[in-house]
Amino acid sequence: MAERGPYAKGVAKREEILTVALEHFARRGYDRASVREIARESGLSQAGLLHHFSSKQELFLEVIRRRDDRDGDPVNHRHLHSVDHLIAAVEHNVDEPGLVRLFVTMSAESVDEPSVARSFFESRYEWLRGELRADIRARQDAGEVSASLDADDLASLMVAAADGLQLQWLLQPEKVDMPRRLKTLWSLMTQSGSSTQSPE
Amino acid sequence: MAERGPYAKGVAKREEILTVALEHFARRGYDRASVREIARESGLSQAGLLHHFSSKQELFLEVIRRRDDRDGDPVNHRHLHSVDHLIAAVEHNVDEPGLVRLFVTMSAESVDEPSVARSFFESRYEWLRGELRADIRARQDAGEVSASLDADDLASLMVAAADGLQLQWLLQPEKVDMPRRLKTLWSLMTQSGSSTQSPE
DNA sequence: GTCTATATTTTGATAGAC
DNA sequence: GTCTATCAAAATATAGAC
Repeated sequence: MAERGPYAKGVAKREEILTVALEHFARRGYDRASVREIARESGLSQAGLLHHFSSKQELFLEVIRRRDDRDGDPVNHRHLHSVDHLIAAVEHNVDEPGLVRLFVTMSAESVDEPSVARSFFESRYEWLRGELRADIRARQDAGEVSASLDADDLASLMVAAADGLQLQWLLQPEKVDMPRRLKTLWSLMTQSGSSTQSPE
Repeated sequence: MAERGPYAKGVAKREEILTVALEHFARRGYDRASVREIARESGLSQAGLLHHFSSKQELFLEVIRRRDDRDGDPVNHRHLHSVDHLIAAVEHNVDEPGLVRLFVTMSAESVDEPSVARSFFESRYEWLRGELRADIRARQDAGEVSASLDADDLASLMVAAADGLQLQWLLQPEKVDMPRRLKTLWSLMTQSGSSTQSPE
């Protein structure tokens, strides 16, 4: 499966471009990001870059697909997502402001129009809500979460809170403890509201 | 205070421009929005528009300040905000997808760099969290909300959920009932978790 | 696979007439 | 207050040499 022969170089360059582009899109957002600039930082001319990715949008889509895979199983497409995974992801995100910025910016921009990016985020959110809903339903069956609550609502709220916290955190990192607050939310869903968040 | 004389026309045109610009920024986002296009839709040339607002950024800031005022007291600067206001605002937003899109897009874009827009959103979020925190603390004193919970966390979570739900709603309006879900969240905070959302 | 060169479009902003 | 005309600076994308 390892690259060999004439393709090795191309693949390596592709990877390098994607890494640079990720950082660049994260820092500037889609519109303000420039293919020229990404090419320059990758040690290529603009035309050289567009040999690997024929358009700016194609490059962008490759970037976000790649980041998404990293969060799930590195091998295949991501499977299995749960409340625990979501919380773990948010904890991890504290160390990667660039990636968080990328997703906040890109998901927001995607609503502007029907586009490949919009389809990507639509299906991503639907998938994520579905995974969480299934996890929450299982926990309802286990008596961990009140069965009187709508699993759809809870799943959607967990995702929404994670997203909204990211935005607040990006604006004022020192004032917003994302993981702590998301855990607080989850504790509201699991406990009967009487006890507090577990110490630490 | 009513406009009179030579200024009346200018003020009216200013208002018209702001209305058009609001819709335009909401639809396209800041970067993709074009002053030329806004001018055309306002029945002006680009230079004509820039007589009223000397730059694109000035126009943009005027637009978001204006929308923000509309949500609070129409007269003066907004004062008093509470959980009830937040929920009411979200209920109202269901009828104004353009405005929601504007804020989602603009707040996300604002994190890209230090800018006037970023300062605006930073202080806006800080203000909003502060208002909600005060309201929640009052409710804790009244025994409505458990005193063992951190009012800061709850306030931040309410804002985060509202923002995150907006994004999900913009992507799939038919699948995301924003107000219902935000109310569900609030019920988790107020009740002991034992009872369900009020039947309605 | 990578380059230089260029076509094409679009943008924000300004100058100056009316 | 609004216009026409224009500038200067980007951007994406393509053509064709090497």
